[in-house]
Amino acid sequence: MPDRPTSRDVARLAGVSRTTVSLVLNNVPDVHISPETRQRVLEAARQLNYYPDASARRLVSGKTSTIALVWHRGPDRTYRDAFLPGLLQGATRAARHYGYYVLFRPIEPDESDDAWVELARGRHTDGLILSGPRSDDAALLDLYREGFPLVLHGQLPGTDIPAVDVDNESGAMAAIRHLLALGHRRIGMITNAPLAYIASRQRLEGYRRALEEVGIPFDEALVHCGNFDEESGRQAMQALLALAERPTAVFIASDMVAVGALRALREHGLRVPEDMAIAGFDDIATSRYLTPALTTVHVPAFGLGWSAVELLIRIIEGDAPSETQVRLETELVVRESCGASAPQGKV
Amino acid sequence: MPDRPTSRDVARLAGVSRTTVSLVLNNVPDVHISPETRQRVLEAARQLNYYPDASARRLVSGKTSTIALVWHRGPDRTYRDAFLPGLLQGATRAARHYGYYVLFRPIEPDESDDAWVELARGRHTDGLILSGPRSDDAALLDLYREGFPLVLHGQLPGTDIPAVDVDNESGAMAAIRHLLALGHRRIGMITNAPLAYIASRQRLEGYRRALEEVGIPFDEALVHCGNFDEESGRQAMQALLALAERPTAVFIASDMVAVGALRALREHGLRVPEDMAIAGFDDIATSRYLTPALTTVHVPAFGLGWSAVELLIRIIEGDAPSETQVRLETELVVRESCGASAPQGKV
DNA sequence: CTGAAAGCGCTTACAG
DNA sequence: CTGAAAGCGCTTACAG
Repeated sequence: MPDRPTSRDVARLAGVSRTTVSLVLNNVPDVHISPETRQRVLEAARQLNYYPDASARRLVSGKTSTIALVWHRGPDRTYRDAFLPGLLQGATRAARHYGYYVLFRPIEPDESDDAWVELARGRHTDGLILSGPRSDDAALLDLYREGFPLVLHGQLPGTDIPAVDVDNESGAMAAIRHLLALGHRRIGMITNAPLAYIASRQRLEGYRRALEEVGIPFDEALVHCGNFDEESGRQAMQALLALAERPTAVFIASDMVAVGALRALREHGLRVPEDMAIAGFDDIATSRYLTPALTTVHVPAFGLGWSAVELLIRIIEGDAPSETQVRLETELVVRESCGASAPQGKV
Repeated sequence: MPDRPTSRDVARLAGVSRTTVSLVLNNVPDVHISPETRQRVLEAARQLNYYPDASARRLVSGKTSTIALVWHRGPDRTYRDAFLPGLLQGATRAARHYGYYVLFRPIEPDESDDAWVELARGRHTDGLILSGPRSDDAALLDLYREGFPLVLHGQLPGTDIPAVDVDNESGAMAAIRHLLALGHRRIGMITNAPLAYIASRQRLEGYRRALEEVGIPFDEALVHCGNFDEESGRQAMQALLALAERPTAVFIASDMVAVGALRALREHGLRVPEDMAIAGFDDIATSRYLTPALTTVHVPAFGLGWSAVELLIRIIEGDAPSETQVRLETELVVRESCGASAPQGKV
């Protein structure tokens, strides 16, 4: 690269001081500079193709205008990847809207859980979003207590760290109500993951409450745990099929797990939805292309990304809302796997 | 945030100069510092929880240790999003390996095509990867000529800008050879996109060459253009089915387009692979879950991300290889849609 | 082996 | 309305 022009060069060419160059280029309000001078500066900058050096600006302003999106994957990698494009799009769009850049930082399995703290401590970013927080992360709590701007994607029970998540419980309830409306009374459930995960517990709670609403007692024999992947869904469904009194419908709190469950059903020669109705959760890209197309609870990935960034930036800029626990609503997407006629033929 | 410690604080606590602090913390080679001093500095830094300020470091070193991944989406958004997780993972992993951060910057439809140049001109990054370059991008050529480190994901005909892409032609040939090996002689093709796109032309060329190898003349009646999405695949397949002499197999150079083509086939009551063999290209996440599971050409998204970043960093660090045009090999994934028995029952 | 000083390229009080 | 000067927090020749 040839020598870059500096503000000094622009000042020289325009015949003004560096102060004036800075004032003009940053459009500092409440400072009157003659239109001619302003024009001369702008012209000089254009002519030299001058762009202020970001590093110098960061240093002097104390702002990086950057946020980091830390992507902490667990054993549930596949599952989460499905939301990455949408989440990132929402996050980057909001960031741009507010004038920030986005640093993307996945934490790989071979790294320590708090490998991301140096981003904060080293002032690489003004704040960060942690997707997939671990409850035993001491570094996270330290940082939060010190006042470093932080937003979680996903919840951490027992803390009041700002967090954005989906309303898992009401999402699950919507799926169960749909099944109930179609006449099912014996409804099984396969969770998305072990109950150590808060989302799993919440989805299970939604299932329980929706049944309770219509007076159906909770029967734990009808509930099996999935573990993020297909194979876990296949096994859980096999267990359900081994029951003396089979359910007529199963709510599976993860589309990926549902894929495996559908396979188990096929292996048993059962048809969906005729012999068994199936509802999923997540609405991953694949769900609409399954046979039958999967009725599922849509998770607004874009909205999660947008909301997390918006909340974070408000915190960074000292404009934090009083309520920092954001829960986004899901939406039931009716397709074929429950036997309801879809609103449109094309899904 | 409370006051951050600076190198001055560490120096004071350790009883040395800031120079020494810097030397120790950066592990500068060929400078001998007594083990005791070194120890004292390290201890002081640990005690104060000191991390050097990234902005100051960037300014003084002239390095940001950051690369940008610019994601230029076109009308082919859906198609490209499918590769984003893998590409990003490869890119971030390579970046971390070499000690760089990754800034993710999608260019949205409402932005100008060269909205990303300020990242380079303003020294926000040491170099960048442009995914989905436009051939009419003057700013890109300027930057390249000025020597700014740049790597393209995808090709730009007529330039020698370093670029990483998949070998489209050989990928297409592999699909066609597979179809030929299964006995098909009348093989149609639906392109992934209009032929203005270089990848479309290359995949078409692979189709043509593979047929030529076995002496089958090219018949343009058998070729229709897709346009990234399902609907285009549906229409193209309808056109193919309207032919007096139908093909017995169709190579569809995009899985997303293939999804639409499969629908058209279903609508016509044709079975795959019995009545028509289908091979795709891309191996998007959905392909293995289609009915029938799609035989397709796998694009190594992770490898593309890794290679692009590795090449870029070598260029940044003045260690550019002589060959800066990287073509990654694809791999044919045999599943059910061509009627070949899959290597394993589980795909 | 270690320290005092300059400087990276900006922005921002503070004078005029 | 505009300019000279200080300073952001580091690193790195350059002296000792």
